[in-house]
Amino acid sequence: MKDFSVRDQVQQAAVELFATKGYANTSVQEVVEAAGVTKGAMYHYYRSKDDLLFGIYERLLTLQQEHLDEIIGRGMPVAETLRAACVDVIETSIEYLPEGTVFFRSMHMLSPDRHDEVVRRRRRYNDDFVALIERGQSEGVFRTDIPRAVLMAHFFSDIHYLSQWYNPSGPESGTEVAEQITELFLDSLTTGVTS
Amino acid sequence: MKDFSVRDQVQQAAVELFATKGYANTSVQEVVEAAGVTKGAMYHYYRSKDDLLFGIYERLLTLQQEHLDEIIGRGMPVAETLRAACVDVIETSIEYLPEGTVFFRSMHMLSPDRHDEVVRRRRRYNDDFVALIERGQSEGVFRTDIPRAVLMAHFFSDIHYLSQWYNPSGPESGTEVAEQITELFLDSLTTGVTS
DNA sequence: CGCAAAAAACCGACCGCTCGGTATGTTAGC
DNA sequence: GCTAACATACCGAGCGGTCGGTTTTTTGCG
Repeated sequence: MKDFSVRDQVQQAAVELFATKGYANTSVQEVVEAAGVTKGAMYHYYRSKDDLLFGIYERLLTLQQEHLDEIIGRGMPVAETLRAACVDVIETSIEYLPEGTVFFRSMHMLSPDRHDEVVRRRRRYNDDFVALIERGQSEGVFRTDIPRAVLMAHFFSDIHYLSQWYNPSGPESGTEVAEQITELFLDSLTTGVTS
Repeated sequence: MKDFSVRDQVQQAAVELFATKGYANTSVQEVVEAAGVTKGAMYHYYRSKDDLLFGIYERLLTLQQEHLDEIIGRGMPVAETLRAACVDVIETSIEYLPEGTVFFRSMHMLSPDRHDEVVRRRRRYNDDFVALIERGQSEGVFRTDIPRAVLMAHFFSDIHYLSQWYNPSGPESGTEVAEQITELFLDSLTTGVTS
């Protein structure tokens, strides 16, 4: 019976270390020691340190895009869809808080092509969200006096910032915070709209 | 007539390079070449690469704290004070966009004591803002159904995120964006409050 | 099943190189 | 001639990555 795959052990240790010490300040040696394996073993599964880093991005990008696709696929009214999407992405980001820290802090450490792929996939995710806002605007439920880019940035900024302030062992659960932030965003998004 | 001080030239080049390539990926050699000086000159003015980085933090922290103190010192009504403070910090952050990029991305590259000082001073800045919200709540002009920590994070996230999306050569001026974001924040902050 | 051959997993000493930092000049103004 | 302001040559720690080899697991065949 297989314990835990070396691949996963290494990635887990890497996420933890990269999040606390930073990618550049973490040597491959430290990662493999934390994972309880050797350098040889790690380089058997990963071609480079960069590979290891990209794996973290890959995982988060795939997960969140899948979630978003599923929520949009439900075919609910646009306001409910957006609310569900917002709550979900915040909850997920809290669940993967160390990954988020690395994600937003270490993008420029990726090799150029990897970096481009992350930007591409992130943009697609962003565009899917913007499309929701656009729909809501044309249906008259969201305000139109502020550029969509600003509205979108206003929300994504919350995701970005989560790993900087949220404390999982604090008094508030992830779900609570997710709903509070979503509430704030939707309140500002619907201000001035006559219902 | 003194051209531009070597100190400033070096810091300027450093900010630019740290923002685009990242602190860890920028060698001291590259910095001094971009600044048009030599390594010897740089190490005459800075004790270490860390010193150079800290200088960027020092500058931004001092500037923003001074601005905030000044605005609070005007003694306006709390809602107006908060609005002015929000607009100002966004405008300033846009003016110092590369500094902001470095600020939020490279904090963990600072030496532990420097890191602690930045956290300390940042916390003071944060607390000054929270005090404004608290005042507004006790005066009944801001909502009280969401924890202050969440409200505050919701705004600071916008500052954080600015360098990730705002394009100074785009169609919107810094002031416009500053007012739009502030509007969104204040709208969400005053939702549900009977005026 | 038995067992050898092949493949996958893993080890760890080692290497080339980069980079922050220093030591030792050299120049110019007072 | 003394100090501040640089320039140049150099150092060595630490890093990512490699590579020859060993152990463990899987496969194939009688």
